[in-house]
Amino acid sequence: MLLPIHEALRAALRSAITRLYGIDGDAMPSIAVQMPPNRGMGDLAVPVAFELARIARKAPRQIAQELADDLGPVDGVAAVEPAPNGYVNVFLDRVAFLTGRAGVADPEPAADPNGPKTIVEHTAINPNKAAHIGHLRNAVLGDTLGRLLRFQGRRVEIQNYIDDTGVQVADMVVAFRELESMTPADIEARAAQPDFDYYCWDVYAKVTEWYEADPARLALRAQALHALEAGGNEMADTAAVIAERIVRRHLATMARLHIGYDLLTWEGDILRLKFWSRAFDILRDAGVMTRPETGKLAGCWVMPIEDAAAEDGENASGDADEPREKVIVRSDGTVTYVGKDIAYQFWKFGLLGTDFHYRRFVETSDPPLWATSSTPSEGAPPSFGQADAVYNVIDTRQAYLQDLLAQALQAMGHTSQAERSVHFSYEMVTLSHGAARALGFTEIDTTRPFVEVSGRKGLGVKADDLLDRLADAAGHEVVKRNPDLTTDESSQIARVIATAAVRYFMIKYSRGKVIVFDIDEALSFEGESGPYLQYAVVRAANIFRKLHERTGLDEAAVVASLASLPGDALARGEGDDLWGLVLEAARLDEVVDQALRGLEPSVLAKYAFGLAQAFNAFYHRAPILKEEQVDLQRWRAAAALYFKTQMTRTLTVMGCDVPSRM
RNA sequence: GCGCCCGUAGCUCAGCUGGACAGAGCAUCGGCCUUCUAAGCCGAGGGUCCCAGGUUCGAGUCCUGGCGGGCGCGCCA
Repeated sequence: MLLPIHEALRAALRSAITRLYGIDGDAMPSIAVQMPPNRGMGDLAVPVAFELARIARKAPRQIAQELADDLGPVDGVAAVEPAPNGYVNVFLDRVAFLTGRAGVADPEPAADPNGPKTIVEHTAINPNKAAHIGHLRNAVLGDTLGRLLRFQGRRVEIQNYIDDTGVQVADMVVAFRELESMTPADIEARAAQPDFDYYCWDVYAKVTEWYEADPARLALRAQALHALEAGGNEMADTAAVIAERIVRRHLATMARLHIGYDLLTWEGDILRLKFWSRAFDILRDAGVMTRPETGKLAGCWVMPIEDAAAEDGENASGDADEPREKVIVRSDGTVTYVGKDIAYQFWKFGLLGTDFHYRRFVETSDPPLWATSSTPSEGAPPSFGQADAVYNVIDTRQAYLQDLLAQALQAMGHTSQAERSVHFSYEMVTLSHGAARALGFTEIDTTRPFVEVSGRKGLGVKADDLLDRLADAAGHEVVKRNPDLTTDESSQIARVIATAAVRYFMIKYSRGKVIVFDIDEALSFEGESGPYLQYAVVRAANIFRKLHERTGLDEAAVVASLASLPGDALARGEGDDLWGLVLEAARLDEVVDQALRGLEPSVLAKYAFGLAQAFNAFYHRAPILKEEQVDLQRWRAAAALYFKTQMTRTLTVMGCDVPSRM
């Protein structure tokens, strides 16, 4: 854990800079702490002398020398040396560091139950069909973001928005009645089947084609949509059955990936509890929303928007200087999606002045899963909403709409909330031509670089299918290597591996990169993959298992023996290799910090891979069991132990477990 | 038309608030299992960091202008 050392070093450097050059306050340059290219040069490096060179009118080299001489003792630091080119290089106290940390769990700080709360909303899959790989990217990114925040001790509430009254569910109601000729009782019976989400996947594709064959049929969709929004009718009841059942299927799929939620927010409750009318009053009374008397938007309630991208393409040249407006309430009095979202966003920040009712959605889960409700709460729900910061995990195509949410907050004068209303965006998952072909789709436009996933067309890789294939492949490998395992054991391990494979695949790309999904690549357990990371930890664990079997020495005994050992194995020069692994393992807190500053979970994934690589190299170079020199053996074991602890924590932040064997 | 994102090795991608040598995985080729599990390790080849200017002691990284690709811009969600 390096951040405390970084801070101590910065503080010491700042006072040295003030002493030596009289620089203070705003004139103080920010002090970056980096890592030198190799351990021989040092463990930390500070390039601040380059910047000071201008102010102090001295050569960087000389400044670095003066800083190193003047610095004084810093906790955990053994030596400070100026580099010929001007860096200040810092060497940590290796023996003290490893002795103090091997075998120590370094537990994450517990969140202050009264501290500021961060809401992360993710997943939000339309409850009308099975989840696919595009949804997986959303859920894995969102879940990992939540874990990163919790690692830093932040109080986090995970919400999953359920659009149970939208077009997609309405389409299913239409499809079941018109195409499948099913009664409400038929639908209820079918929905009880475990494969209901897969069944809906196909029916949804069918109804899309059915609409296309005769656009007049879209009137039925509009009719169903109105019935859903109104509620209290047969179609709405049917929709509720479909949505609830599909949501439970989605929860099961996500549970396979260790993804869970604190609250399911149902759009139907937002409608029934009239959240929108509250938001409407607030926006209208503040004059943020107005109603033009003339023009093409006459009779609508509109909000001015700042984004030039909103301009209608057809008249772009005509009235470019006109203020742009977004329709929030249509001239027929119905509210748009944006309006409902504004109301929801206001509620998240505790700015709506009203609240949901709540019910337990899953009785047995831990932590408990709650859902919003329109009828008075049962049990004793915790306080939801009231957030200090909100992250909405939604793909980049919604950037414009998400920007409107912050604008609405800003327009109401909620400046700090607007700043903390973050669209955590990411690019979409698409299919390679080969993957689309493998799914049986023949009409592929090969002039385009990839094929877009489409739930409407039924074109996409289902999440459960991907997990099943990965678990099959992993199970095969596990059995090959561990023939003594029972079927239960090997399939349990296979599931753990499959989860890591999917999760790692979904966060290893930076958010802004389009993922072109290729099945062979996703099924690979070699190289930069989740299983590679797990394998490294399993190897480390095996060392300790065998060490205990052969010598009776356990982890605690190794740790206890360190204090009385000579530290030569860690000495500068010959110990650089061993120390390099320890230092890399120590970076986790710094890496988490970096991942959050950049809102970029892939930073954590890359670090995890590099750490596993470092251990695997160490594993081959530095044997432990057969090392006869006791001090060397123990220090190596201590390094392996620290690696095992840190890598396990890293995997936990990524939502992955470590298998008992592989 | 306007806005956002992407452009680094054959392919897929890293490169932290500008800073020590442009790296990894896959693929190709060559080594390493009577050894703590080869889901691994070691080595080799492979790059005008899209182009052109600019800022800077220093630019893959920042600015401007292009080029190529993707996505947005609705009284849909």
